[in-house]
Order: sequence, then structure tokens, then C-alpha cells
Amino acid sequence: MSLAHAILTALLEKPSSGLELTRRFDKSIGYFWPATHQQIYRELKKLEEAGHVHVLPARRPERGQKKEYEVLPAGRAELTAWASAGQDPRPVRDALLLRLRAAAVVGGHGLEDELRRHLALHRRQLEEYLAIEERDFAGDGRGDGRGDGGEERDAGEERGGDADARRLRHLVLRGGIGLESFWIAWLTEALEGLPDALRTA
Amino acid sequence: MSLAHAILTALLEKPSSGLELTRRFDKSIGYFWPATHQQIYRELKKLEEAGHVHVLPARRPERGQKKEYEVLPAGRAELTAWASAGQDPRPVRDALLLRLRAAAVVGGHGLEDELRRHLALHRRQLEEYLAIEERDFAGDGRGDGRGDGGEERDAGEERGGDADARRLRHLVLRGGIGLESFWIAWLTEALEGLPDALRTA
DNA sequence: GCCTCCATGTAACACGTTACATGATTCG
DNA sequence: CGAATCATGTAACGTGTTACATGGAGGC
Repeated sequence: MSLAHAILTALLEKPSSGLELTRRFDKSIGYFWPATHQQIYRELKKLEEAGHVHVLPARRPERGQKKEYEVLPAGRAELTAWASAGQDPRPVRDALLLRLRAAAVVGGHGLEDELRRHLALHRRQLEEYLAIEERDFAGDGRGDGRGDGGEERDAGEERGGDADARRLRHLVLRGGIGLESFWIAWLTEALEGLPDALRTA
Repeated sequence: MSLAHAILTALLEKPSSGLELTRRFDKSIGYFWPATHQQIYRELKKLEEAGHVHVLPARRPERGQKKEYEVLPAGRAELTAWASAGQDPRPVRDALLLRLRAAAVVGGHGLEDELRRHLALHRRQLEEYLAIEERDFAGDGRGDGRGDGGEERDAGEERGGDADARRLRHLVLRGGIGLESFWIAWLTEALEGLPDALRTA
């Protein structure tokens, strides 16, 4: 039920419509829990049925009209409980590792290009994260910062924006930075040691 | 369709029944693409319908009797193509990062314990990987090794067991080691900088 | 009027998770 | 014979993915 809680978090930061949520996800929470608008609509409906959110009654309940959602006390309570609950990490599922494993058995030309392509993707993502860090947490030490990863800067309210919240958001961002850095290091190592049989040229 | 290809890889290394595959997954391929026996049975059925594998005709097609599967040429071709194909990395989905993000908004006592618990889990996984590396790739430099992560040592055949395959399997294992090491480092950093408001004691 | 964008949604499918069902074999 | 274990399988559900449908508003 992680998506529901991701939505509650985003809605607490700022009441929004479904599409607005989708766009905000794309540049913040979606970095570590992406979602399409279909998923979000589906989940908003369930959250409403559960009494965790409701539509702001600024009239207009028709199709094609914006519906602004807001978190209800029950939703906040649910999120608070979930944030502290125990939950095992998801098992790793990485197709690239799997493909290397397959290549060990059947070979695989073109793998070098694929590794380079992934390396470029991870470098781009890392740059994006670093830019956010520079913009929102400039001058902060590790584990301390302001903002969460580039979202709602325009909103300008920062109602939960005390130092602790700031530190937590920076910590999350540093998680993303560390992950991308790991993949870049691993891919670089992989490309150095790749058997000639799997090289492209 | 990664699971299907994971199964093809495992079956090429050694023809097996569904349950045998499940058990082998648990200590090798399952480290980066876990699967339950239900998933594996479902997928084996599809692979058989697609003509990628077939049941060895050592009689016994009844329920409750072992069915030994083997990869057909079409299955090997499919796997070879997949191993070289392009495929974007899956987006990250990490609930712990999400919960830290939620805690930045609604708080969350008990998070410290949860971080410590995850730290312990990742340390255990790292030790498991390192033990495998020590056992199967002892003395090898980075990116070169023998074995893939602890499986089928008993099989003793290693038909694809040339130096390249060995190196690839070691590379995959080093991926796992690197990932666990990253999480350990990040969790340690997180625990150091955790706001007092989120600590358990 | 038409096209584009905004916004909400439906439908169908793929895949992972969990619980349970059923037959065969072995061991006490 | 009963219980445990091996082995295969069904069923139901949650969630992620992809494609498409519908209506309103603004611009040309």
C-alpha cells in the first residue's frame, strides 16, 4: 500500500488534483515511487472510499473538471502509523544483472553498448539529483538540508519546513545520489572487465 | 518477461523440475530476481506452450509426480536475443525512503529501530554474499571469478564454465555486494543524523 | 469549426503475493 | 495407518503497465 501513503504525503504537503499530483510525483516522490495518472486516480478513489481524503467542495463534480483532494484526519493518522511501522525491504529485482547472468550461459553481443547506455542514464539521473541538492541544500552538510528533492519550490509555503523535516528530505535525496553513484561505479568496473566476447566492436 | 528468461538461464545450467528450480533460485538467481514456486509453475507452463522448453519424457505426466524440464533450441535463441536486447532500468521503488519522506511531514517515532533493523538485514545479506565470494571466487581479482553466487556447486559440471562466464558471474555477485554496502553506508549515515524527534528512546 | 491541451477516467493485461488444494512417497 | 515431506497445481487479489475514451477550454 505504499502508493496510497505516497499520495497522502504529497497531499499533506499541498492539496491537489489528480493530474497535479501526477506532475508533482514526476519531480519529487516519483524519484523513488513513480506512478502514472491512472494509478493515482485509482488510488485516490480508494482513499476517498476509505475516508482518508475528500474532495474540496468547490463545486464541479463533473467529468473533465478538476477535483481538488485534501487529507482528512483519518488519513493523517493512517500515514503517521505507517511511517513508523515495520516493513521488510523489497527483494532486489534487476534485469541487467539477470542479463549478465544469462550472457554467462549463452553469450550476448551488444552487451557493451547496453552497459554504456545504462551508465549514461545513471549519470544523467545523478546530475539531476546533484542539481537539486545544489539548489535546495546548498551549503548544508550531509544529512541536513532544505527542501526534499526539488518539488513545490514555487509553493513557497514549507509549512512543515522545520530543520528536522529539511534534514530528512536531504537524507532521502542522498539515498538517491548514493544509489546512482553505486550503479555508475559498478557499471564502470563492469565495462573495464568485460570479456572481449561480449564487446560490441 | 524477466522471470521467463531467468528460468531459461537456470534450466540451461541444469534441467530441473519446478520445485528444484524454486530451490535453486533461493540461493542464486533469486538474489536479484526472486520467485515463488507458484510463479515458476505458471511461467513454466507458458514457456512450454511457447515451445521454449519441454518436459523430459521419462514417463510420469501425473499430478504429484516430478516433471523435468529442458530448454529447447527456440528457448535458447530467445534467451540469447534477450540477453543482448536493450531494456531501460526499472524505476526505483523504495518504501523506506518513502517512509522517511512521510516522517518529514507527520513525524514517526520508532523510525530509529526500523533503520537499525534494516541495517542488520543488509549486513546479514552482505555477509552471505561475501561468504559466497570467498568460497567461489577466492583469490580472484575484481570482475574475475568462478561460479556465480553459490549455486550448483554440487552439480560439478560447469559446462559453460570458462573464464568469461566465471568473470560475469563474479561481476553479478559484486553487484549484490555493492548494493548491500551502499545501503549499509546510507543507513549508518542516516542513523547518525537522525533528528531526536524520530528516535525511539 | 478544428486542433490542442487539460483533466478525469475505463479496460485489459502482466506480474507478484498469499492462501489453499491434491496426489505421491517415505518413515515411524 | 498416520504424519511429514515432496511435488504440482488453483484461486483470488493487489498493483503496475499500456492503450484508449470522454469531456471541457482556449487558440487559430
